[in-house]
Amino acid sequence: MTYRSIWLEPEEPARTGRPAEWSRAQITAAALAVADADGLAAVTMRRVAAGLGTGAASLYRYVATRDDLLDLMADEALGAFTPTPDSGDWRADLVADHIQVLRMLRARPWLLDVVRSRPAAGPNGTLVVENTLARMAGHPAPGTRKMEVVGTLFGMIQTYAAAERPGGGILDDDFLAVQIQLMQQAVASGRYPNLAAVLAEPPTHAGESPDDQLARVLRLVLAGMLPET
Amino acid sequence: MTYRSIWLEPEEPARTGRPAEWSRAQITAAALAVADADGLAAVTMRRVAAGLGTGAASLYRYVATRDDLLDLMADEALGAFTPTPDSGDWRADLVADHIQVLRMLRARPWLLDVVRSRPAAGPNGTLVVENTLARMAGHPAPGTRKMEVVGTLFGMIQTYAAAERPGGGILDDDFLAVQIQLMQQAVASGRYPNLAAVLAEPPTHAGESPDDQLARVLRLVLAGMLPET
DNA sequence: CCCTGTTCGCGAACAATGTACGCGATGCCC
DNA sequence: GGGCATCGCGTACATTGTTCGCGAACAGGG
Repeated sequence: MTYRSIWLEPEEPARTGRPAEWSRAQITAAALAVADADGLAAVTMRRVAAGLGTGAASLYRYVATRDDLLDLMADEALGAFTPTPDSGDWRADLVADHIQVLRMLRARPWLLDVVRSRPAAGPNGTLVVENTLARMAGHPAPGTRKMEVVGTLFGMIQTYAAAERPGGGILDDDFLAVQIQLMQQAVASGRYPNLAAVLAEPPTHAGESPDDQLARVLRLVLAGMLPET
Repeated sequence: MTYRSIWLEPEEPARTGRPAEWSRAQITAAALAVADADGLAAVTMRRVAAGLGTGAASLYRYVATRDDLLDLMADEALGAFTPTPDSGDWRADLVADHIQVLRMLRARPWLLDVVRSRPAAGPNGTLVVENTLARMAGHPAPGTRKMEVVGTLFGMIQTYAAAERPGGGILDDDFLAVQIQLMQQAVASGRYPNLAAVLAEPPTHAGESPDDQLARVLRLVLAGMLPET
C-alpha cells in the first residue's frame, strides 16, 4: 500500500497493555499551537512533542507519519466552520459561507498550504462540502453540476487567499515591494502591452474591501453556473 | 531583505575572473530532467548537480537558493505554452488556451506543486497572463474584471489538476481506491445526506472527457463574468 | 610572461529533519 | 501478583539545504 489516509484508520484505544498517555486530539492541539505561533515549517515532530513535554518518537504511537498530523490539523481547523444563518437568499448564504472559509484561511496561513497539498477528506472537511450542497438543494441543476460548483468556489477561495499571501510566512511589505518591482519591470519591458494597459487603468471598484471583491466575483460565477430559473 | 525573487536578479556574466562553466539555463534543464523522471522530491541540489557532473555547492554560484531553482523550472515549463490559433470565437480560444495549460500541468505533475507554492512571475508566466488579457481585449469589461477572470480561470485549472492528481507522486490506483473508501465511509455514516444524494445520482454527462468537462465549466464561468452584449 | 585581481568549482562540514529500533516502564486482567 | 501487550522515548541513521574556505582558472596590465 503506497497510499493511505489516516481517516481510514480510526483511533481505537487498546483494550490491553499500558494505556496511552495522549490522544490524537491532544497531539493535534499541540501541533495547531505551534503552527499558529510560528508557521507550518515550525511544525516538526520534535517541536510538537516538546509542546506536550514528551519525545518526538512518542508521536508515532498516534500517527503513522507527519502528513497524518497535517491531515488532523487541517480537519481540526475546518471544524471552526459554522454555516451562516439562513437569510432566505441561498446564493447570498453560499457566498457568505465561502467568505467565512476565506477568513479561516487568512487567520491560519498554514491551512492554505495543507489544504492545497493534501485532499481534505476528513469529517469536518466533508461537512463543509455537505453544507455547500445543502445550500444548493433547491436548485434544479444536476448533482454533477453542483459538485463542479463546490470545486470551483473552493478553488477560487484558495486562489484568492494565495494571491493575498503568496509566499508562505513572508512579511507582506517585503513581498509586496518585490511584486511591484516585478510588475514595473514587466511593463517597462514593453513585451506585455495588454498587461500594461490593464495596470494603467484606474481601479473600477476603488475602496472595495477584499471580502467584497471576492463576494462580487463569487456571485458572478454562481450566476454563470447556477442561473436563475 | 527577507523576500527576494530571482527575476529581479538577472544572470549577467562576470567581466573578470574565471569564466563560469554553466548557466542558469543548463542547470534548469538538468533540474527539469530530474523532476520529469522522478518527481519534485527528487530535485535535490546534489541530484541536479550530479546530472551535470558537478558538485552541489557549485549550483549556488548560479542560484541563491533551491526555491530559485524551482522558479526557473516553472517558468521554463510555462515556456511551452503556445496560444491557440485564433478561431474568431475568443471565448472558445480562451477555453482552449486554458485546457492547453491543464495538459501542461498534467504532463509535468511537479509543475502544479511549484506553481501553487510560489507566484509564477517569470517572463513566460507573465506571457501567459498577457495572452489571456489579449483574448479579452475586445470585451468592454474593465481591467479589474479582466484580472479577476485571469485569476479565476487559472485557479480553476489548478483546482481541476489537483483533483485529478491530488496526492503528489502517488500511484493513481492506490489513491483512487482510498478515495472511494472514504466516500463510502462518508455516505455510510449517514451524516452527509446531500453528499450521499449527489453521489447516488447518475452522472449527467456520461462519457464526457475530463477536458470537455473542464471546457464546459470554464464556458459557464466565462458567461457569468464576461457576459455577451 | 608572470603577477594580480577576481571569479568559479567543490570537498567537507553543519544543523535540522523525519523516521526506525529496541528496551525498559507501565498498567489491566486473571 | 504474575503475564504480557502496549506505551514512552533515548538513540541512531540517512538525507536534506546551505556555508566555508581554499585551490584552480582566467583576463588584463606591466
